[in-house]
Amino acid sequence: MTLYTSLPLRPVRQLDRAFFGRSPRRVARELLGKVLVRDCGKLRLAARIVEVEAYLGENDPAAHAAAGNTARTAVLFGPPGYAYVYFIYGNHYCLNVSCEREGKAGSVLFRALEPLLGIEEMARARKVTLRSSRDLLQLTRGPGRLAEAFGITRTRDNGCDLTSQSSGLWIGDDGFPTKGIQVTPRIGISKAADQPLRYVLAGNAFVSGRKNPAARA
DNA sequence: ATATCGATTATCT
DNA sequence: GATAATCGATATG
Repeated sequence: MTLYTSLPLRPVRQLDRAFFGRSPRRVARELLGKVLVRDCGKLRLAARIVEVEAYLGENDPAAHAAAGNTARTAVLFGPPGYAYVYFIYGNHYCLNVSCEREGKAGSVLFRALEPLLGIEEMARARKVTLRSSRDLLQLTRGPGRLAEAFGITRTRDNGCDLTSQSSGLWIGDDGFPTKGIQVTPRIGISKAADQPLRYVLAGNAFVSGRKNPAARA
């Protein structure tokens, strides 16, 4: 099994606000292959974005923004490029980036990453012992797992500017050539579950969910 | 004040 | 494949 399909990591240039100031579908598709970076002192965590979902805003029944602009969802209604972090199932944090523009909600949920830098630190944060290369899959596959690997919490990261390196959490482009993109329905939702708004790098081992969703019985 | 419900994961069988 | 764990946000009384 080849896990490191996207090494080596080349110099990373941060994405600007205009990148996020577009529709969630557009941003989701183009975020594939980009890099999520956490800078903490001289320590850097980095991982390639391999799976995301688009949430369309107030008119999307599956989106948190459907509840309107509340204390919880305020970031979604703010300017684009900011982190929306929510707590779910009593255990997990999930990371989104806001899209569209001020006053118009919309976001992209990060569902899976491929670890690039700081792998030891991610393993420690996840309480995973790295025995074989297969264990790398436990680090950042799934929205709750990737948040834990990056130490993302609501108090620490909700509302932080993902276009600014000085925020310590940001998104960049290292020139990785994105090959195939696969679009499927979103995972884990009950409303609007049929819409194809989940975007994955085809064939990437770090994508979450069942290996063969068609094999149902 | 209390009840309900998740954009999930780990841990069983 | 099935389910328990776990708690903040939200709705309702």
